Amino acid sequence: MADNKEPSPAGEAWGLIVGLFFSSRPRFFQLAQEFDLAPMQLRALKELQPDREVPMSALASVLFCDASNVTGIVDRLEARGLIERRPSAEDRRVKMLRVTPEGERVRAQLVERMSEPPPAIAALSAADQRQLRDLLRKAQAAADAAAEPALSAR
Amino acid sequence: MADNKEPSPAGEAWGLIVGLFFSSRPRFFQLAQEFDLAPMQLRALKELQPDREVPMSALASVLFCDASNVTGIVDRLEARGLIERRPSAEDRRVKMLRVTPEGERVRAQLVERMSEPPPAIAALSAADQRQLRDLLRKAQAAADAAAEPALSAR
DNA sequence: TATTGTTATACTCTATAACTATA
DNA sequence: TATAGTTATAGAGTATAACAATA
Repeated sequence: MADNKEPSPAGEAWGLIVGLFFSSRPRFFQLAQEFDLAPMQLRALKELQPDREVPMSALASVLFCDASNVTGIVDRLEARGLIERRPSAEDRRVKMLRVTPEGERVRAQLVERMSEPPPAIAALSAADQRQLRDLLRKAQAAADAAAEPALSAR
Repeated sequence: MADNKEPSPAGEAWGLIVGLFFSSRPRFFQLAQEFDLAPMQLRALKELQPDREVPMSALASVLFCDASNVTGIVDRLEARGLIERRPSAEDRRVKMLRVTPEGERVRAQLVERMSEPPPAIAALSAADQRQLRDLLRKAQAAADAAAEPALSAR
């Protein structure tokens, strides 16, 4: 299953993360089925904070996909009554997205279920779990620090 | 962007892993585009060891998807001349998959590129990278240990 | 002119169900 | 009867390009 190469620690760690993610795919698909929502609809609903409105473009940004794509995803969530489009007050080209009360209810369950760690992580000792979390926090902080100057520079 | 909840270390670690994975999505799609292969084709080619033949069902298993799905993915890879189907000697229902020399060439580049860690991990110190790798190895070992008895028990 | 979101188009991924050929 | 793979079908995700409304 593994290649006969000697990867760097970072490379191996990344490989393990990818493997961890993919092995949890069936669980994710099953979750989507339970909620009767397609995978990307699940993720979109998770990203939308119940207490604030965001433009479609912001959703496209956090989902890392094209705006034309978001139109369809939002269409389906809106047809289900979980979110709604509202015209923006400042810019009439923009449409703001808002989670409906029903959507808020579904989303709460969803977020709860999606945050359950997979068996591999759950099996670690409490000390190892904290250490893993701390390292990942550090990694994210490093990535954020590297990304922000580029944004504020333009 | 974050919910106002206090997740467990394991839950937070899992959330960070998912975030890490999704933020590397554009990189992955760009890679697929460079190789002119669709995402799942990329993953399938990566999973197929150049030096051994595996049945279609084994590929379906590692990709965590349905056999009917694999038919299409294999069709497209075979049309590109990267892999080929061969009849199994033992069971004539089974078709074995084999990477072609051209596929082997492409796959080597692919594996090289896919194992490059994302910026967040690359930014960690060497010591932190090793620690992260060790924790993830431990997690995987724990998951494997938990999974195997269940298989041998039935 | 530039930007936001939509529509049209085309391709891939996804599963279910029905099918063929083997076992 | 059961299994490996295919085909048919239908829905969803994906990007590109052309478009309308607005800035």
